[in-house]
Amino acid sequence: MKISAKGRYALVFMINLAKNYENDSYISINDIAKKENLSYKYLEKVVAILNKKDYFYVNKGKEGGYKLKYEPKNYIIGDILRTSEGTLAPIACVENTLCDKKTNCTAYSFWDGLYKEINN
Amino acid sequence: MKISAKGRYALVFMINLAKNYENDSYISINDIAKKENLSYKYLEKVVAILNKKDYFYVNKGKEGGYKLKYEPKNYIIGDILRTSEGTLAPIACVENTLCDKKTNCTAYSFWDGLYKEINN
DNA sequence: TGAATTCCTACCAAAATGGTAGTATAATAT
DNA sequence: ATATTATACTACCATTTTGGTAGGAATTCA
Repeated sequence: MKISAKGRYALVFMINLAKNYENDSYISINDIAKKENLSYKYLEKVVAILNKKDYFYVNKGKEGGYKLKYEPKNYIIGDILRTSEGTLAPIACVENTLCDKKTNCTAYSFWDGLYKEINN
Repeated sequence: MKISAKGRYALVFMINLAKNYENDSYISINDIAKKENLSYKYLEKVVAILNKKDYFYVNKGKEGGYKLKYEPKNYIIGDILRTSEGTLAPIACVENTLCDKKTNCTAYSFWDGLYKEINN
């Protein structure tokens, strides 16, 4: 029940983009990795996951890198974590409909409440 | 960021003890495993972890098993999860004092807030 | 054209997860 | 007493996840 390095990398990366939002420039993975003392190669991987979403502009080559697409306030931390970590649902039954014991499952109401709490 | 089977086993087990609180009897791991369709051996392991805490009375032998020690309302779900899963802290810096970047860490305030939320 | 950068694939060691198996020990119903 | 039922404990194990590393291809710009 921890947020893993993956989620941490994702959030730190996004925060760096957010900080750079006012400047009209691109930041490279390398810059952020060095500044935040993260593994460049692993950050590269995490960014690849984030890149499936409509989060930022990308530019290859010199002076290239990443730039936030929208105003920082439009980004939801839970969404970034969900994207990088896979899901925030504590257990399967909350997110999908596979578990048909929902109505009489003693634990369900708790999981469901926690899930909502985390999402908020 | 999921609660693993370990935490789920722990909570389901405790809920079963709670349900049996009024009856002055012991329930065995086997009974609960069968009823809830859990792996007996794995549940045994999880209960061993819970048993380090002052949660229940234990009785070996025939008619033995586990019985809640206090009224159900005295048990805190977060505590049960913490015991079984290890920690609920999203990342290390919130729980211990190892990270000295706290004050100027951009992510810290978020982690800290989420941590408090989960604990509540 | 050369340097910087993303993109993509493959590989890998270590840890965690979710079990299983077997045996020793204790308590109780009969 | 003893057979039965239960916990307690130790060891093992396959699979998945985690947290990386390595290397090269493609792209862009100064």
